[in-house]
Amino acid sequence: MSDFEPGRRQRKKQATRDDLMDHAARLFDERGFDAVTTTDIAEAADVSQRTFFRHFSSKEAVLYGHADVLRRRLLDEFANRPDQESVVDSVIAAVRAMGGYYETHHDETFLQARLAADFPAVAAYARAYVQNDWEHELTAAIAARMGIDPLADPRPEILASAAFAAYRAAVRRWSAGGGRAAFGELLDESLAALATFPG
Amino acid sequence: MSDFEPGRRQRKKQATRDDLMDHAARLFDERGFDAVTTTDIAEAADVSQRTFFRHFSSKEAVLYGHADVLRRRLLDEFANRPDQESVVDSVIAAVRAMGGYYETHHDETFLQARLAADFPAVAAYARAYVQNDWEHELTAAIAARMGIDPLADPRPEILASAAFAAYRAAVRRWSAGGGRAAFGELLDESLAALATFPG
DNA sequence: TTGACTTATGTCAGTGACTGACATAAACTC
DNA sequence: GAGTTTATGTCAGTCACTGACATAAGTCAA
Repeated sequence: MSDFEPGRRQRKKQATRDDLMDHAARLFDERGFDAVTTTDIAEAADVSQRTFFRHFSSKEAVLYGHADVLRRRLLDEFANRPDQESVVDSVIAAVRAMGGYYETHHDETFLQARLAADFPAVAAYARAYVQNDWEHELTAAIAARMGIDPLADPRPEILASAAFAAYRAAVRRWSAGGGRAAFGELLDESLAALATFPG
Repeated sequence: MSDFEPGRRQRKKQATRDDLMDHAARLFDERGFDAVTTTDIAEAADVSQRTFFRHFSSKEAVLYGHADVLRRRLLDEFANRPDQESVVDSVIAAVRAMGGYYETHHDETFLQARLAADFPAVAAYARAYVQNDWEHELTAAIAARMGIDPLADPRPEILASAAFAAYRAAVRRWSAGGGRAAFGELLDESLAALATFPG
C-alpha cells in the first residue's frame, strides 16, 4: 500500500487508466476531438464506457490526465525556492519548471495544444479546470509565502494569473510554430515580461 | 432596421430572449442551477426547448445573457481614455467602468456570483467563455494601443489577465460578503494592486 | 391590397455525455 | 480458507444539444 508496493489491484487500475489515456490520445489525434466518443475510447481500451467515467470525469479530462504531474512540479519547485528570492522570481522558476514537461512529452502536449486550438470545448476545459486549478494552488502558495490571506489581498491571485497568462502566450506561440521551437525558450521569453511588468 | 426602428419582428425576438433570461434567473434562484432543465426554462417562457437553443448556445449562456453589454462598456471606456494616460491606468479605468454594472444590476450579478460559487459548471463557463472573451478583446485593444503584436508580445495578455484576476478577487470578496458591500469600492481596492504590481 | 420573401418558431427524431443501482469476480486481509 | 474490499460490467435512465422540415408571422415591393 506504500509507494513501493502498489499491489496488483492498484497496478491494474493504473494500467486501465493509462490505456484509456493512450487510446484516447491516439483517437483524438487521428479523428479530432468531436469525432471520437467516450464509447470509442472505452472500446479501444477494451473496457466498458462506465469504467471510462470511473477513471475520468469527462471526455476532456482524459486528455489532461497528467495535469496533476505538472501541478506537483509547479508547487514543488515553488516550495523549494530560497526564501530570500523575490516572490516573482520564485513564480517564474516554478512555472518554468512546470514547462519542462513540454520538452519531455512533446507529442502529448502538442496534441493538447492543437486540440485546444481547434475545439472550443477543449480550450474551455483547459482554461476553466486545468489552469484554474494550477492558478488556485499557486495563489495559495504565494499567499502563504507572503504571509497574507489570499481572500483579502488580491496580489497573490494577480501574480499567479499573470504568470499563467505568460504561460498561455508561450503555448500559443509554440503551437502556432508547429511545436518545432524549443518551448522552454519561448516560456523564458514570456516569463521575462513578468519581471518588468507592466513595462 | 436601424437602431431607431427595430421592427415588430426584432422586438418580438428580443422579448422572447428577455423572457427566457428572466425566467431562467428566477428558476435558478429558486431551485439552483442543476435542478432546472432547459425545458423548464423554455416552458416557463412559453416557447419550445428548440427556441431556447436558438437564442442561447447552452444552459449556462442564458445566465450571462448581458455579457456583451459589459464587454461593450469595457472596450468603450478603454478606447475613450486619453492617449497620454498610462496603459495600466486605462485598463484600471476600463475594468472599473465595467464593474459599474454590478451597482445597477445587483440581483442579476449577485445571482451569477452565487451560482458560480455553488455550481462548478457555472464557474467554468464564466471563466472559460465570458471572462476569456473579455480578456481576449481587452488584450487586442491593449496591443493596438501599444502598437505591438499580441501574438508575439505577451505583455498585453499579461496585463489583461492580471486585471481580470483583480476583478475576480473583487467579485469573490463581494460575494462572500453577501453582496452587501459596495462592489465599486472592492473593485477599486483590487485594481489598486495592479498599479503597484508586483509590490 | 396582393404576392413574394424572409425569418422566428414548433415539432420530431436523434446523438452522446454522464449517472445511479445492482451484480460479480478479482484482489486483499487475517 | 473465510470474510472484506473494490474495480469492473451491465442496464436503464436523464438531459443537453442538434439537424431537418413545416408553418405562420413579419417584411417589402409592385
